[in-house]
Amino acid sequence: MKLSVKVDYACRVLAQMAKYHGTSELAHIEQLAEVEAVPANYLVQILSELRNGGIIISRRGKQGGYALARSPDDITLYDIVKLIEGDVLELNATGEGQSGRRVDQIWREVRTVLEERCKSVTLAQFGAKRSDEMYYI
Amino acid sequence: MKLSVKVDYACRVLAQMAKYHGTSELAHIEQLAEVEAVPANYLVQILSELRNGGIIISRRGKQGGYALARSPDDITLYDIVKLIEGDVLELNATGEGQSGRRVDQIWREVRTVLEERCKSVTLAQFGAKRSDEMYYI
DNA sequence: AGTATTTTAGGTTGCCGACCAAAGATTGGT
DNA sequence: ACCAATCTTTGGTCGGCAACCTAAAATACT
Repeated sequence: MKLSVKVDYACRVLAQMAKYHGTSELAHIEQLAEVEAVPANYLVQILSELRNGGIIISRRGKQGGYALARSPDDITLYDIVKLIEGDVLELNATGEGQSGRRVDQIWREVRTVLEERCKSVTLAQFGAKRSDEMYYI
Repeated sequence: MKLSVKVDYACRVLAQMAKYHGTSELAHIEQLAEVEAVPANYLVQILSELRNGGIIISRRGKQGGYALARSPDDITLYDIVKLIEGDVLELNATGEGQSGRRVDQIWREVRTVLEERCKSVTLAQFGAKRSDEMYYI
C-alpha cells in the first residue's frame, strides 16, 4: 500500500493551480513543473488525465493553459485519487481460499473508511498553512 | 494504492491458523496452501516473515508446523500489514515543490486514520461465526 | 506567417511483485 | 542409526508496470 508518485505530483500541481482560481490567469505546464518540482514530460500525461477526468480545463495555443474546472472546495482528494489511480484502495477480491470472502469483506470495510476520509479533504485545504484543524467524521 | 497479493495471502492463512488456536494442533505449509489457495512456494516466504516478525511460531522436524504466537484478538490487521508491507501507507515524503510539505501533511493525516482503523480489526474477527467448521482434506 | 502553447502517440528502462527450485537443518519414529 | 517429515535458507526467474523521455501534430493568438 504505497502512494504513487503520480498522485503526489497531481496533488501538488492542483494545489498550485488552486491559487489561480478566481483570477483569469491560466497555469502553464513548464511553470507548474518548475514550481512544484515535477518532471515536465511526465506532467504532460498527468494534466491530460486530469483534463479527461473533468477536474481541470485547458485552452490551447498562445495564451493557453490550465485551470481548475470547479471551485477548490468542490474538488476532493477522493476525486483526484480515484481518477489517477482508478481506486482509492484496489484489492484483489478473488474470493479464493476458505477465508477469501471474509478477508475481502474486511478490506472492503477498510476501503470505505479510507474513501470517506478522502472525500472529506478538499483542494481548498491544500492551501491552508500549518493548520492544526482536524476534521473528524 | 493497491493491496498486495502477499498481504491478502497472509491474512487468509492467518485466518486459517486462528482456527487452530487453543488446540495443540499445528498447521502445515502444504495444508495451508491448499485450503487457502496460496502457492506453496510463495507461502514459504510469507510464513518465514510472519515468524521473524513474531506473529507466528514454528516447530521444525516431524510433527512440526506453525501456530499463532498470541491470541487471535491480540493480532491486528495493522500488525500484519506493517510487518509484510513495512508501512500501512507508504508515502514519498520528499517535501519537494512549493506544495510538497502541505500535501505530505495531508497524506500523513490520512495514514493515521487508516492505521487506527487497521489497529481496530483483529484476527479474531476473521473467523466465521460458525464455531467448529474445521474439516480436513 | 510565426510563435507559444496544448494534444497525442509512441518508446525506454529499471525495479519489484509474485512466484519457482533445491539444498540444508531439525525433529520424531522405528 | 537411519529415514521420513517438516521447517529454513538462499538463490533465481520473469513479466509487468511505474516513471519517465521524445517528437510530431493540432490549435490559437498576434
